[in-house]
Amino acid sequence: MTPTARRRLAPEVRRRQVLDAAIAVFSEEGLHGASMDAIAARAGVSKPLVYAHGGTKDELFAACLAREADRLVTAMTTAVGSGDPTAGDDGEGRLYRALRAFFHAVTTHRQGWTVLYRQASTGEFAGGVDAARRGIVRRAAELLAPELGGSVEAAEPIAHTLVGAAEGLTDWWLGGDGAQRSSTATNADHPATGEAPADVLARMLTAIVWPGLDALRRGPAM
Amino acid sequence: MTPTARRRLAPEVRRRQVLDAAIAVFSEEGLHGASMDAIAARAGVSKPLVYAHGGTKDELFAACLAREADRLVTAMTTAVGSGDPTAGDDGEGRLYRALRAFFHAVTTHRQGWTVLYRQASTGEFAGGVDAARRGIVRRAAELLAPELGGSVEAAEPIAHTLVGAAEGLTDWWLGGDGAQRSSTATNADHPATGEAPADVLARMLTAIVWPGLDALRRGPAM
DNA sequence: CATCCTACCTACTACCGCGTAAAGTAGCGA
DNA sequence: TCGCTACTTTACGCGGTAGTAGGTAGGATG
Repeated sequence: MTPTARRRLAPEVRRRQVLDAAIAVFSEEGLHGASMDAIAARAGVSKPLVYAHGGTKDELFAACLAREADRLVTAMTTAVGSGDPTAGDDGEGRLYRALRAFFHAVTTHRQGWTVLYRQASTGEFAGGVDAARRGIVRRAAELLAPELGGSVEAAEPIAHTLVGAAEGLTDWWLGGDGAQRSSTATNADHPATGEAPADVLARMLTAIVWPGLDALRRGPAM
Repeated sequence: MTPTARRRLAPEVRRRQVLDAAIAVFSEEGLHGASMDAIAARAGVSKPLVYAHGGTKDELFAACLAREADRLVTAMTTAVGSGDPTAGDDGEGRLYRALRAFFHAVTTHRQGWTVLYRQASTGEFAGGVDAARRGIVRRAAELLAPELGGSVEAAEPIAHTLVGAAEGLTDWWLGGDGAQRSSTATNADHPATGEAPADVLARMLTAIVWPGLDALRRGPAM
């Protein structure tokens, strides 16, 4: 279909195409399940081109990882940094905005999300996935630390917990784990509340964790 | 080491050996990274024997999955079911006991945990991993539903969130994602409080989420 | 219109790991 | 002591995939 091939494009454009295709295939098939042929086919391009622009399979995966992780971290950072009139500027408001940015990024770029988090983090690429994840958690800890009135190290377990909770809620929203579901219609079509999913999810998670975090902030002793 | 081979064992015992070895290797190398030869070597047994007792690689992995998932669910169910004198029997107490059981199971059988959760959940085996995970979340939802005074379906997103939070906290405790860490000693040796890790972790997570859950219970309207 | 650069493709090789077959060896009950 | 069978060693077929060698053609430039 669409014999886009044999059309000479600027390297920069092609590279972006290849990266997009790689993210798509990696998110569907996993790191090992995805073949370079499949990525090439998805990009409408031959395999050597994939190697020319993406390098080795591992390098290509690392590039995907880096791009998506950067997208997420950037989105959250700017969301927290900029005051938002629709939400207060206290701790709860900041938490809400950060979570909303997270859920927005994830629900609109679910392929990237899948690549980042639902891949084999064991084996050769543990370092890569782990590094990306660690960056996000680190960011969360930095945002949380002043809120809790402690050091960044002290905030780390809470940051891990929060990120994990957000992952879990995201999994629920995206429906299972992205695979086919057979049982009752558990999800996929959530009641349309006429509200953006990111707002709904962020409100849910804020409601669950904020009271506890607030209590921790007031009485950090134990 | 320990040339256990050439020792005729009851099929049932051998099967257990093979399963143990498979879980160990799968947890270290991942589903694709683990080779049947490696599993055979780990079990101190020849390859054909692995096939005799464990079947195909996929079947073997499914068996590992089932065993570990069952172990977790059983531990949590019994922990919640039996009243515990050291903790109240109200909602908070039940939550605490369930979490403690979860963390206890996970910290004492971290290989099984790794197999269950930190593997490629995409691709051909999404169904298997997803099913195991879903069972656990389902259990959590069933335990939460009466607490929140709603249906099991209504409790599902919260169950997902809780399970995700527990996963995140576990990742922090186990240090990174199980891979080698190079930077500063972020973890691995947490301050020994003279308390079981499961208790510490369960108390942390309870403190974070219980206030919010309690509030949801009192005012489930939005 | 001729030329050259290079983006791009077809076709191939090398390799790895699953799964099995064949033939022999040794534990253990009768 | 006999024999059953759990087990081992060795070897191989086969499917699939990472990565490459060398040929082809688009398109900017003179």
